[in-house]
Amino acid sequence: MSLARIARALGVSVTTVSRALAGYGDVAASTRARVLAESARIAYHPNEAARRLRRGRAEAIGVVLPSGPGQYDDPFFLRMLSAIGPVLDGAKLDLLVTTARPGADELRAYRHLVENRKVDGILLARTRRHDERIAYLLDQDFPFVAHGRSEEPRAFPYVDIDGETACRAATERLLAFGHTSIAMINASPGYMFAVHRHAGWHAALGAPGLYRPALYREVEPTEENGFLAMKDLLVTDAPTAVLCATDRIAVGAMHALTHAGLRAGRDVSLIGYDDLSLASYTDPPLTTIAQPIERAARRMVEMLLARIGGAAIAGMQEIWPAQIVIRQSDGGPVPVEQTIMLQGDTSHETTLHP
Amino acid sequence: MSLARIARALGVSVTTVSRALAGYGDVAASTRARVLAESARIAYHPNEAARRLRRGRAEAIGVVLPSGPGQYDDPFFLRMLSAIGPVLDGAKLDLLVTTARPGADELRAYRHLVENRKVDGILLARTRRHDERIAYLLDQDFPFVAHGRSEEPRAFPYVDIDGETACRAATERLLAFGHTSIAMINASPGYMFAVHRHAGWHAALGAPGLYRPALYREVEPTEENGFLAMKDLLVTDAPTAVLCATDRIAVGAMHALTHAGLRAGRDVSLIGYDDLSLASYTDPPLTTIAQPIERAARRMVEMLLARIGGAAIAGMQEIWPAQIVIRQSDGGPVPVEQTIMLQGDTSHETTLHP
DNA sequence: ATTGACATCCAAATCGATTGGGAATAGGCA
DNA sequence: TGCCTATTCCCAATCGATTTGGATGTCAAT
Repeated sequence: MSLARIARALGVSVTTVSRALAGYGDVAASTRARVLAESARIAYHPNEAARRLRRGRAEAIGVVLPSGPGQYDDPFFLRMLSAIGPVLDGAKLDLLVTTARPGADELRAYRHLVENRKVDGILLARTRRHDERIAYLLDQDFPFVAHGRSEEPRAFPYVDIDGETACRAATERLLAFGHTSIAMINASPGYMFAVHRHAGWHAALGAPGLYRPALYREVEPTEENGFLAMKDLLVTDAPTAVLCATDRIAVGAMHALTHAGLRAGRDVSLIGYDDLSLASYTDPPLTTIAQPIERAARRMVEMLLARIGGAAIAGMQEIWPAQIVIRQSDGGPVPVEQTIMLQGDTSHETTLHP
Repeated sequence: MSLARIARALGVSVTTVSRALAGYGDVAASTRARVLAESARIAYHPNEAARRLRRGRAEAIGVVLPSGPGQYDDPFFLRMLSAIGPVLDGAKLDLLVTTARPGADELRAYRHLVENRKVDGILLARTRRHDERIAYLLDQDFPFVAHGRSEEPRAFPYVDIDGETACRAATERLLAFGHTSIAMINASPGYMFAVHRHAGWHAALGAPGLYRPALYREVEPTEENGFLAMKDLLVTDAPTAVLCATDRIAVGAMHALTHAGLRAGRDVSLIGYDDLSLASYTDPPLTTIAQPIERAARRMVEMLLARIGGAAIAGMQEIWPAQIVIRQSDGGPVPVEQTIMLQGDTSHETTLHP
């Protein structure tokens, strides 16, 4: 009861009020002024439900957060949500957040959003090689944009970070230091990001013929698993350098080195991935790979809005470069002179892609 | 066009279909069966917008995430969102997430949710001493539940964790080790949690007459600020123990100790707060205080649902105990024998409250 | 045959905003 | 005065679910 209330107060029809507020040229200037005044006076706000019903749109987009143990400390989704907030505000769209444990619940959460038309589009992250969510959304012809590629044969819109090139460059950096035994502790290859990071490591080692399967580990990416995998690597293969698929793995791995009386950056080189804020404050500070998550997330929203507006998928596939952030957890296989950083934030960054 | 579609297919009225699906006793069993069959056949899902319009409720609750630099790595909100997801599903409520930088934007975000009736209730965290959000929501008589208390004179519903008792106990633990110079690096006292944590530290030091203002620092709770504050403390007062208001501060402080050639737990005792997953993997592992965020968040939703349902505020104020998690970053002011932990997760926990 | 009880069913109004298709009024011009 | 065109308004339908207040029909008791 609100357009109606203004209409009654002014003795005009609801239609006129609506058109006055919507800016049609159909209303006398004096009438429009009266409507605007009254609407300001009573602090009129259109009823969202009515507008949505009429327009047949939800005026919202959805994100499904993976929940469950071990997922909390990953700031990825928080960074993504923070970045898209202002963009969505600008487009007058709401953000609907659901949670689901990967697995059983998950697809149900997506179906729920789609079937009940809760949202007009979906942002999807942490893509997998065989991603049933992507298949489902494509089947339904429902607008969505993914963060990450997939092995789904049909084309779909995504923004991805080139983890393969980043990990190849990081591995080549270790090779340049003179390392010949470079291990990798990766996340489960069910995730596409893990597939790409592995590919980069593998490609870099392949050329000089230094690849050995025994140097490779796959774990759920937590500190504890990084710790356990590193301990295991130390007793089995004693690599002189280790590429970790995430910073959390790297933190665990560094802890394992410390326990073994070794020091990262001197005895064993360590490179992480994510550039968590704590990476500057490990001991030694962690050399790692940084991703432009915020910019990617904003671009994803742009694409999604275009898709909702009916734009074609063609061309909506972008792969962006990552950056290596050099700190002190890597170096030559023999002790090298280390410059002491007085502050954690004085790291210098090197762009992998021009 | 959907109840209508079923009605047409079956040759009954929309009313009857609605009542059959809603479970009224007003429909013949055979009719109900036919309706259910048809509704299943076409995968009927009620139109949310129509239902909301009719019911006059948004069927959603809101959370405003603080965005901006330095906020990302705080898993608090992620843990909260993950925990409330299932509860909201059960209540068939959506979760609307907005972001706003604390300050100018923030109140606008809350007004937006309230004025446009985007949500039926709000969860609010990180309360402040003078919290305009709380004042506004009380003014509007809008249902909300806070995580944390405030100095707002009017009563409002909250669940809080007793940081004061936890910090007093932690400080007393340091006193029991024999420390006489116990500093605190706190967050800004604009936040209520910082006020309470300070009160606990202050109370514990007051009894033995060991409180000195020079031992106290206030910073925005990031690793960098912890690092800087610790460096400063070392040159000015050289405390033998430091209570940090957050684990991120503690990580920075530990880094400063390392840079000064000191070791936490041996030369200087360090206690954090939050029990981030990485706290087990610092060197040495961090003694810290853990909060039952998930349970608190679920309780907050319960309260909010009750408020939305019209329940009174009276009695909706709960303060829950925290737990100290003992690891290896604290100990006596002189070197003590340390047991070596082989795994980071073998910490033992002690409940502060029975 | 009348009445009452009960079981089924439905027309129409309602929520609030939007919009296509006119209708009414005023002014201009012959 | 009569006709035409612009300008300004508004009626009524629409989106889809819900709900009020009956309407209809059946059967048994009186």
